[in-house]
Amino acid sequence: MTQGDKTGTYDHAAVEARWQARWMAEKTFAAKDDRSLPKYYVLDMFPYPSGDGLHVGHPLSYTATDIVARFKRHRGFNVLHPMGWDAFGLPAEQYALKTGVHPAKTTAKNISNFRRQLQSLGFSYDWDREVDTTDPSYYRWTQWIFLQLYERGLAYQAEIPVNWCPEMGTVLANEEVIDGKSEVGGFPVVRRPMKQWMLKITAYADRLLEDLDDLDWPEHVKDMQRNWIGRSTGAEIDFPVEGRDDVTLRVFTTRPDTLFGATYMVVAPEHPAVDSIVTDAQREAVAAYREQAAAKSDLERTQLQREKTGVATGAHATNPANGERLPIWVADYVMTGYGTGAIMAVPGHDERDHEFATTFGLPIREVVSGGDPSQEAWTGDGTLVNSGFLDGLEVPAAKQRMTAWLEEQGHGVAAVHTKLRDWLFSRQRYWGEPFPLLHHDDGSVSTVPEADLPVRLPDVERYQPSGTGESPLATVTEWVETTDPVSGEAVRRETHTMPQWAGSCWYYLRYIDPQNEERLVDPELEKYWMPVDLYIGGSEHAVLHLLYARFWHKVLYDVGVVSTKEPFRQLLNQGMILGEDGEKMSKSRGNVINPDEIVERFGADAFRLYEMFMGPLTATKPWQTSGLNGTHRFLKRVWRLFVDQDGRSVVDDGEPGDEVLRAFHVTLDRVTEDTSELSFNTAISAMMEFVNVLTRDGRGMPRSLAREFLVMLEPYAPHVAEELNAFLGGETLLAWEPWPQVDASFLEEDTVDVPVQINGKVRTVLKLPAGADPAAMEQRARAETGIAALLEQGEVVKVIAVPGRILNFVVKPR
RNA sequence: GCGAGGAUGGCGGAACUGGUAGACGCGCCAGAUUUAGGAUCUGGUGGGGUGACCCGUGGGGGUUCGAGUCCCCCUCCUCGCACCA
Repeated sequence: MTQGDKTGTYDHAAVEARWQARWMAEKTFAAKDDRSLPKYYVLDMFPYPSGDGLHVGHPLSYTATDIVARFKRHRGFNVLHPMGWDAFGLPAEQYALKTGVHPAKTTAKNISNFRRQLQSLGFSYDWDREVDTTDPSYYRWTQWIFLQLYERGLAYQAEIPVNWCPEMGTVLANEEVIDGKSEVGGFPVVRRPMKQWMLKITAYADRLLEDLDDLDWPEHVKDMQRNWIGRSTGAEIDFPVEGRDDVTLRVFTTRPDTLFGATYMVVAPEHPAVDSIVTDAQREAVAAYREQAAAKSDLERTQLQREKTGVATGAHATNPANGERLPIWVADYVMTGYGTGAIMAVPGHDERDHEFATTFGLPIREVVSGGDPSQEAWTGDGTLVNSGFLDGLEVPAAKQRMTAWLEEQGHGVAAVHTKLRDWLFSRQRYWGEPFPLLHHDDGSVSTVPEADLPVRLPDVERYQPSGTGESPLATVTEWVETTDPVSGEAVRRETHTMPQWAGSCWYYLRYIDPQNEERLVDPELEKYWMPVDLYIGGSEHAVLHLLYARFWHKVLYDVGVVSTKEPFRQLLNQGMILGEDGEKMSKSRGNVINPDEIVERFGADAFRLYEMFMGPLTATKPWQTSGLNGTHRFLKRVWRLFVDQDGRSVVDDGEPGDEVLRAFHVTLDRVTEDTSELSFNTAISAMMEFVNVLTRDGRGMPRSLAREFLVMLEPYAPHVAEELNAFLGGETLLAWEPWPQVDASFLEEDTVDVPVQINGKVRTVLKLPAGADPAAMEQRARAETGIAALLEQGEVVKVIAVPGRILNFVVKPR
């Protein structure tokens, strides 16, 4: 409301444009260099700049972090609040395949649209720190990190069966395959062996697991990561195969204590020993079964087919504990990828084995008391029976005892296995980071020297995958064929590219020092800013992104680049916003809300307030455009407390009354606490109540409270707050104003409302002095005619009086 | 099947360590004002009786003077994992 406005109407478009321009021009939200200040690093999961632009889910978490960033500035913190682009990825490449437009062009266009949209919402990012994972000055360091991994032996090539998607002409990570189909596009995926780059994340499994304990993360996210890592302790046990001195069957079990209960063995259909141990009589049946299993898709094997199938090999193994003969079966309920691909079956104490034994009439033996194994497997604890030297021990002791015995006798070892597999790190795509690797004629691989980074992505004519599994890069001869700067030999570049996860694994570090050309990040700056204090993003990243980023962070910790073991101190997942119909928003359903339209109609401040007011940040909740009326109305009411319809000030110069002062300090107290606890919906409702009090009061905003009120409002509705502050004559921005102090003397009420109950039912409410003791309370209540009459009807057997809270008469009828 | 989280008015949601259930907002109803503005203001709005009475936080038990909150059993919903030995 700088001078010249004709009316006092709240014109959100003009107000918001004005302050956004000023923040940009003055670099208001640049993080400061002053390292004597306490720091706060608040991070959003940076978006993939898709062609669709922002959806309303983005501003949900971005507004939350923005409120925190602004709040922390008021609280005296040096705040780092950056934004960037996770811009490598399939959609741009797929668009290029269709149209021939270079992904870099599409990406640049999408980024500027995203940037415009984010800026229109007034987020207080430090735009000088913007990063873009597809920028060579950024992916230079992604490549550099890969070199560190490579040099530490954490990157290796392997010929392994991979998820080959014929439709897309590429290989997918396990995580990108859902029910046998590609996560993007839903195309069928088959298994096929191929030479791939792998990262040895399994070497960090224990640290990734242990360090979870100290993180301020939602328990369910930690649990998901624990599950994903899937660490099991137990033993590997060798079973000699009867009549075959050259073959032993090694199994992994978490229940070595039940070894005496093993009644048969099972190997996976793909197990390498099958061919050599199968008897002639069974050879044909086993071959048929294996063929059948191979033909089944993952979907059939895991989902559709629950009933157990299998076939005997005819071979037998010997139980090392008691010398019993155990038939060896082939069955697809044992998987080749976990443990050793072979198990000892203990149907008495394992549900799957029990089901299998029942189906095929195999013996079931009880070795742990507590259940009835003839009916169902007993998997609980108990005392060992029928188990020789283990008899009488409890399960945990028996596990130890058996493992020790196996080791003494040379029949086995204690062992730990994880579900976590090494990370398939190469993609046969164009739009990704090239590997800084050179292939020599002799088959050896060397690295591109650090000084020669980045290895730039060359321009190509065609983006089509070759269909053979090679990347489109393989066709760019003048790029592929190069000279090794070290040996001078003619070499070929690696043509695979890195997965999209690569760039997002470390971007939070680059924000700290985005222009540094000498280092990934300056060590002093890293020490100051890390760890990230608050990280908010979608729960779809609860496992993969967060696990990969933690892995790289730990490697960088070992390399000495970072000073913290963990990157993200506090994590939060925002909930999903559903469409107005209560269904997930999707183009096909036509229930998608476009943020641009909302901003145009109601303004960014009303939009921000609405998204925060919908409910708890972490809850899933449906969108309701009519709800914007509420927050928009609230802002108009705030406006009216300062400005009348003709643009004249209605700010009240008189002393505010006690009631207004009390209301203000109660509000400030609640907003301070709720904002600290990220309970934004209740903070907003507190401010609404206060504004309602003043509106009813009808005298305008008291001048003595005006600026403090605006500081309190600023994190939530920054444009309106700054505008009204300027209207008051404020020359300096609110952005760095200190947070107002709560005057606690106003929080204490002289009188309190105390409900009076008879047998737990409220009969009246008394206004009592705040300090009234139980006797005084009772006396006052008995003086009430209504109460006295009710008490007459029976005998008072007990009086519960909690000062300031409740008074309850327990009355026994006569 | 396993793990985690939920269930409160027509709707989104409040409710601190058990202490007046339904704050705040949407929507709706009535009125005022101005009138063509996606306005504003005031009052009302859980259900039933329609006077100060009863019933109400998914269902059933329990603990307690008192339960949305604590305990036990059950139903349903959401998310994740899914034959991991």
